[in-house]
This record gives sequence, C-alpha cells and structure tokens, in this order.
Amino acid sequence: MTELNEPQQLAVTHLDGPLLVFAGAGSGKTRAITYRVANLLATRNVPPFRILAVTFTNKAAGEMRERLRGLAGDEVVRDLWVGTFHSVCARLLRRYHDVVGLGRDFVIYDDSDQKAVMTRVLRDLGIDEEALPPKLVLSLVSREKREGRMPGHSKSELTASARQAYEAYQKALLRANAVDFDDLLLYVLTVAETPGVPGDELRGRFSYVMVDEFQDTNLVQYRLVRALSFKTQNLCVVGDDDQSIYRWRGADVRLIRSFQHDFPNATVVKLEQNYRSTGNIVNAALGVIEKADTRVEKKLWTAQDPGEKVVIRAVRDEREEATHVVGIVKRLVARGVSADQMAIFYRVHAQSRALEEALRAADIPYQVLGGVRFFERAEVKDLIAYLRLVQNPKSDADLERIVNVPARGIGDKTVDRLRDLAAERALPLIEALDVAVREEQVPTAAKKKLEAFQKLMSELARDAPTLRPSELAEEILERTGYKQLLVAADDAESDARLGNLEEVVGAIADYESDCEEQGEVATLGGWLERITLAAAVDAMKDAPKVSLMTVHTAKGLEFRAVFLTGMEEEIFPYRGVSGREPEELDEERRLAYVAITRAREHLTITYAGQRSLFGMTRYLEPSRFLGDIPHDVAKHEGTLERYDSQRSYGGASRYGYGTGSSYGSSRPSLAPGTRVVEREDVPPDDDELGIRPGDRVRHQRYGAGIVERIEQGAAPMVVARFGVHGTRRILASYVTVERRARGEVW
DNA sequence: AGCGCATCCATTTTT
DNA sequence: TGGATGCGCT
Repeated sequence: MTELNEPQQLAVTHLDGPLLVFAGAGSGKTRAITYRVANLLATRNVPPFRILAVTFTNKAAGEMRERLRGLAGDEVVRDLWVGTFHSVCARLLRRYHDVVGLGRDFVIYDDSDQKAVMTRVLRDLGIDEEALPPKLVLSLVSREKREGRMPGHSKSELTASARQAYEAYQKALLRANAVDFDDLLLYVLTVAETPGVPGDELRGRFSYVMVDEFQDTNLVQYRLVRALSFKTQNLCVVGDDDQSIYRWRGADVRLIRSFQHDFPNATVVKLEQNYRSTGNIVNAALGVIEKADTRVEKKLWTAQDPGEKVVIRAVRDEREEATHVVGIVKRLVARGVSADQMAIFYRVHAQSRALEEALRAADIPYQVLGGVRFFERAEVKDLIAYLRLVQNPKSDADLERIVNVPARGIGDKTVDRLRDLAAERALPLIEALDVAVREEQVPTAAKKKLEAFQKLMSELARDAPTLRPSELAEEILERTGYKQLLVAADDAESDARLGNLEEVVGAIADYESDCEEQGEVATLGGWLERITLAAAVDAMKDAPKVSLMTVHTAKGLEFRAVFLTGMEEEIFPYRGVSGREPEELDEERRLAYVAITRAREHLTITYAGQRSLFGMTRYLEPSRFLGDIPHDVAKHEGTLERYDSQRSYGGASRYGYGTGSSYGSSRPSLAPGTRVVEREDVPPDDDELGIRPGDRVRHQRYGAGIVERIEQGAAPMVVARFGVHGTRRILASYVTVERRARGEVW
C-alpha cells in the first residue's frame, strides 16, 4: 500500500466505524476504495459476500471489480457485492420478494413502461390528461418514492387525484409483477426496516458497507445504507459535494454535508491531491467552484506542472464553434492524441447537432453518448417485450405492446374488452385472455385471433426453458413473423431494424458467453435485468472515436483533451422556464466544475455570441463561470466585439485578439450583464441587441412581427406588432431577427 | 391499419 | 429546429 498518499492511506486503513471520505476530482478515489476493500479482505478475514460496495454506474462497478481481481483474485471478487444501488437491490429483492408481495420473476419497468402504465391508470380513473399529465404524475410519484412514501403514506405531498393515481399505479405494477426503479430501492428498504426475521437477516447481512458518489444519494438510498450497516456501523461513504449534480433527480447534497451530524463519531478524510489534471486546469476548476454559495471547504491541488493554458475561445455561433473545435481535434490527432482520448461536452443534447455535422464533414469518427438509446428503439422494445412476457406473463405493459405486433388482427376493440375483463376480475391481461376465450366473451373472429396469440405465447413459454436466451430471441422473431415482415418490406429502414434486432440477439449471446466465462448460468431474467439497469456510459466503446456527451454523462470520466462548448449565460448556467434558486445556480456551477475537471492536459472552452437552439437564434452573454476562471491560467482567443463586415472574417481581428493586452482586465465583456453582439451591418451604437425598430422578427407564438421599439436594460424587451396578435412586449431573447445580415457568411 | 399533416414542446437522466 | 404526439383521412 505504499503507493498511497497519506489521506488515502487513512481511508484505506480506517475499517471500523463510520468513515466519510471527501474525494476531490481526480484524487485517486477509485484506487483508495479498491485498496480499502482489498485491505478488508486481507486483514479482517471477512467473507467477501459480507462486503457491499455500491457504485454509481455499472461501469464503475465493473472497473472496481477489474482492479480488485488483480489484488484479491477471481473467486473472491466474484462473491463480493459490488454494484449500483439498483442492481444490488434487484438482487436482494429476488430473495426477499415475498416479503413485499412480489413474485420471484418480477420485471423492472423502465420510464416508457411506467408511462404506459400511468397513462392507462389515469384513463381508467377518468382523470383528465390535460390537467394531470402522466409524466407529471410519474415525477410526483417518483418523488414520493424517493422520499420513502408508498401510497397511503400519511405525509404524502400529493393532491387527491394524484394520490388516487399513485395508488392505482402501484396496484397495477403489483398485478403485473413489475417494479419501477424507485420500487427496487424502496421495497428493499421496507424489508430492511421491518422488525422481525427477514428484516433482521437483511440488516445483518453485510459486515462492511461502502458507498461511492455519496453526494448523489437520495433519502431512500441513505436510509437503506444506514439500515444495512446498522448492526456494525461499518459504513464508509465516499463522495464530493462539489460534484453533486443530480438534485433534480432527488439527490440530496445535504446528506454528505451533514453526515457527521448523523454519525458524530465518524472519521473524516479529505483527498485533495489531484493526479489527473495539469496545474492550470485544476486552478481553473478551483476558481469556478470556490465561488459556490455553499460547499464544504476543500483545497484541490496538484503537484503537476501548470501545463498549457486553458483556452477560452469566443466564436460567432454554433457553427463556428463546431469548426473551431474540429480544427483542434484534427491538430491533436496529428500530434498523436488518440481520438478516444478526446471529448466534446455540452450542457444540452440539442447542441450536439452542429458538432456532429462538423465532425462528419471532417470525416472524424465520433460517438454520441446518451440521446436516443438503443434499447428505446421500437423494434428493440418489441423484442424485449416478448422476452419479458415469456419471463413474466403477467406483465401487462408488455402484453399490450406486442399483442398486435406484428399485426394479427387483435384491434383496439378486442384489447379494450380484455382490459375490461381484467379490471372486473382483477386479473392480469394474460389471464383475462384465457377467460375471454373460454367464456366466449369476444366475437368469434376475435376469439380465433386471440387463440392464435395464446398458442404462440404458450409455445414460447413451453420451449423457453430448453433454449438459450439468444435462441429464444431468434425463435420469437421467427415464430411471430416479425423477421419475415421486415425482410419482406425490403427498404432501408427495415434493414436498419433487422440490423438492430440482430444486435440484440448478439448482445444476448455476448451476455451468455460472459456468464460462461464466470461460470454462471445465463438466464433470460439475468439479461433483462442487466439491460434495464444499463446506462449510456456502459455502452461507451473504446474504439478510437471522439466522444460527444452532456456534462452530466461526463461525470466519472476523464480525457486528455476536453472541449467544453456553449459556455453562455442561459445555456450554461442553464436557465429554463423555472426561476433560478441559489441552490440551482450552485448546481450549475458544480456541473461546470465537473466538466473542467474531466480534462487531463488540454481544455478548450468555447462561447458563442449567438446560438440557434430550439428553432430560435439568441444573442447570448458569456457564461458567468468564465469570469471565475483565474486569468493567469487561461488564454483568451477570439472576440465577440462588433466588427465591420470585411475584417470580421478576415482573420486578423479574429486571431489577433487576446494575445495583446490582458483580456480580463481590459475587457469587462465577461462580466455578467454585459451583452456583446456581433453584427456586420449595424452601426455600432444603436444596436446592442442586433435588433432595431423596423426589423422583422419572429416569435414562437405570435409569428412574424415588425419591431416598433426596443427597451434596453438588464432584460431587454422588444415591442413589436404581430398582425392579429397586436402589439406585444416581449423579452428580446425570445424573438428571432428575420432580417439577414448583409453579406452574411454561413 | 397506416399515412400525412398540424400542433405542441423544449435541461440534465446513474437506474 | 426537430421530435413526439394526435388526429383525420383513406
């Protein structure tokens, strides 16, 4: 353990009692955790299955396993409980399922499954979807669950109708022998907090509990780890409040900040030496995070050289931003930096388009993480629905999805009838189907179709045990006629879909060989669980490609070169419809901190003077976070200053800037509230906004209008006449100028 | 059932 | 801008 610094050693050797480790970005956290587990195994003689380590992603869990394999050996690692909260809970719930009234083969419903169930529930309850959209109810329900409240809880924060919906939704899930993500945790917590035998057993199951990324833990997760470590108090939590970025999903930073309050005897260790980044990058990050309203004091430092300066680059718009970034990517590639060591970050997915276009034009291979996920494609979901239905015939959402896919003449009317029947007798659809056929509850034609479907499903169920999961998938594609249909269609899209389906079968086969390697049995249930609990990063390929992703998905990753794009007010920090509480702004700041600290050697930050996003072009100020980066670690390039049309794209003014006088002190343009705009055809002084009276502007709701006057100020307003909508006063940022700049180069 | 067209909407997403 | 969704038409 000699390769550990002092605080790391402390973290590794403090084994008993509560321990809180603040692990700064790039401070060798994984290393410390891994060594700590190895140390436990070596010195405490703990059976591996009594050690629980919860990580943030499957990827992190995999990495930890991998590293432990080298330290502790194969068999030992196999018995350790290492995984995400959800996967660990899924596994536990397979053992304690009966305590909460679930069948052993419960399936896990993802977002879209949940939405389907909730839509159905609301319809059945006669709740107006306008007044209470399924998405909203689901988010409310999720909040209830994340805060530990099952339906009927006395402290429910729901309105009467939402409460009703919650109850019905939960019933529907139980009837389908299904759980949602929150249920996995909440059910296990329920077991763990139940007095008596099963709860006792669960509470004593683990001797040592470790939690990674503790700053992103929600209340239920916190209570869960507390319960699981209750007997021994051997709870080690590792995290960094500066990297808490999932508040909107229920993460509660206060849990890490006040850990010592709940565990007064906790030992606290701070890992503050950064091994990842150059000095300039560390200091840039520090400059940003130190301005946070609230944080636990930590001083990230590095022994590394300052390295190259952080480049802060002004660009005209998202296209120039993209070409600029791609230009550097090319240069770095030429210098021998592998493409997979480069990443481009943005705040919102919508920003990826311009970047993708530029990369494609330059013929640079790239991968976009997140966005539309593979497992969300229709055909993939269809196949999975079949598989899940075989696994758990009660899963109504799956049955509804595929009962008529491919079309087999079971129309809405028939399905409605089935649903009624199911509701009347409180049966899952599959059983309602039996009833309908047996008791002749449907017209003869429909009955025939239903019988055919029944036969299909029962044959699949019959054969499933004798088939490997991948074979079963193939069988489904064959016997349902799904494959033939796509083959017959013979167009590009169908080909793509076939390809996707083959990929699914291939993925199952991969899983099977994985299992084989580990000496485990590959089961359908195992695979299904793995994919529902998988994330975008898990699918990240190591192929030499530039990675594009949101800052959120970048957490936990590192790259030699990072491009942080779209550093403008409104974009980053993002400002949506809701207001911005200080705590939300802090979270944006932390997000910026996370982004910066991903870079090892090279960091380019770009901000555009104007940006088209969601169909409207807006003029934007540089992000306030840029102003927090110390001047001596950064090099400012480019300008948003107005310039005349000839010179503007000539290059001199573009590249000449920033090398001369100190950018920061002489140019207050980075101060919040200053609006810098570039427009070629506008006399400098009458046009801060790029909008003048007489201009034609477009507003999303009101359409085209003619500007009557401009009201300057902190939030400039445009007064414009919009045909039938009359004269309106609108925030300038919500209109698009339709007048094209003279000689504009696009 | 499948389509074309209008309309509405718009962070972030470990699981 | 584009994507998701819903509706009406064939």
